[in-house]
Amino acid sequence: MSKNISTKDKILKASLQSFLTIGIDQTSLNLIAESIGIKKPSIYYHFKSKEEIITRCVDNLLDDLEHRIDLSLNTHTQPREQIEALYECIIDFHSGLSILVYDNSSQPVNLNSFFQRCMLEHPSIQKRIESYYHTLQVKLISILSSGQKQGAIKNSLNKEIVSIDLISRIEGMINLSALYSNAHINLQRQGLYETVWDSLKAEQQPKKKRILDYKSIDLGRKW
Amino acid sequence: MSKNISTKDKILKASLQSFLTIGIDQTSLNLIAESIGIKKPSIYYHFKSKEEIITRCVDNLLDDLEHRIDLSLNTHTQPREQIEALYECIIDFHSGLSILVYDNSSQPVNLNSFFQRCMLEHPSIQKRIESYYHTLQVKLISILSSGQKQGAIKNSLNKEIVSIDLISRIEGMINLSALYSNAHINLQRQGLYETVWDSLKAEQQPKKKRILDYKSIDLGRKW
DNA sequence: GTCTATACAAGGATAGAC
DNA sequence: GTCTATCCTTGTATAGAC
Repeated sequence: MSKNISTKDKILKASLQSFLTIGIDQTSLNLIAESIGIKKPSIYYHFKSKEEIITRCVDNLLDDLEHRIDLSLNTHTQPREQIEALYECIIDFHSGLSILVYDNSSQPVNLNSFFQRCMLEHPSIQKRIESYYHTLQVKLISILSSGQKQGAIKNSLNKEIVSIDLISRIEGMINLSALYSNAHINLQRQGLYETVWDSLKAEQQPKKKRILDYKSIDLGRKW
Repeated sequence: MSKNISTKDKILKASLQSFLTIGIDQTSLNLIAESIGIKKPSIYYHFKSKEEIITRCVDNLLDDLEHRIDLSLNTHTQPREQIEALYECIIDFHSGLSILVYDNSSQPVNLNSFFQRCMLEHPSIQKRIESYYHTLQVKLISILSSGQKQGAIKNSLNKEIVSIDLISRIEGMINLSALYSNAHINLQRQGLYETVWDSLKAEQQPKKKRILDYKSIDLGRKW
């Protein structure tokens, strides 16, 4: 059942794999076609242009990620848990992409460069990406707000600014791990989660360690 | 004097401008040539290939940035000052590139995507980028070490991990500002510097505000 | 739905005149 | 040092047969 995927989906999968590894511009339709055992013109039966493939890849990617984040946030109620769950969700998503693309999780995947390139393609893609970050920011602001009401999070912080900071911290980690061999998400995230929470928590909170029991991953892996 | 720049330098400048705005692959040698008023084959008198131009751009960029960081770090002795100076240096560098490329500083520039793309080009470029991050990490570890000796910085922290975190925080900020319109370096950095120092400082340190008197920048600017 | 054949444009790169 | 002319390759995309 799951083996019998449509040609259209095969094209999308192969495209995404190639886009994320060698980049959009180095990915020719010929390459995509060859990798799934068809000829180039067949692609045009399923998609009207390369741009349409790119658009569909971005949409699928972000729809999926947003959906997973929703599911994950709904299973937690405490602000610290929710923020860690959000981070884990984003990391897991990249880890999954890494496996999709390289068949193992030790090679890092960098979505930012892909998005950056996509934005040149068409204004609608730019809007979709902007909308993803906006959704993320809104979720974070809501977590921060309810955390403040519960007395778990500092009242003094600027939620607009802090929410952006929270996004940029996890993305910074992921990006750097794609550029610099000494940067490993898996080694960094424990410290990340602790310093993030230290900077958010209300002063009188008792210190707790490791709210989330996140999967332990062997250290050879980048994620 | 400064107006009479060589054709070789003109090519490099125009190339960098185009690489950083529309990307390496969208930048044809024809485009570069036209933008400085020469014909495409003339480029080949100065460079043997497009790849050589890319390599020179990356080298010049990173040599310049590393040099500025050295100069800036030498004018400070306190760990907090040094870390903020390093951050300011990186931000100023991007701001300068933004002006070079767009003639104003409100458009963000993202070096990471450029580097990411460059790394596909040639292993030597990858090594140069890796070397930049390594240099940065070594500098940060040295700052952290001397801060610990002075008693200004927590002894408990893992310098390898924290130095990576410090790099990824500033890069995360810069990257996000290129992808998401609500993210503005200029609005974020004050909070960044404070939470960074809060997470590093030894417990008994007296609280000081704003060690560095960084230039105030009007808020319409992205940097 | 997939193929062969082909149109058409654009890119990197070289030869050789001036 | 810069040009015109040209080569060769590769890319996106379409027409039309099977």
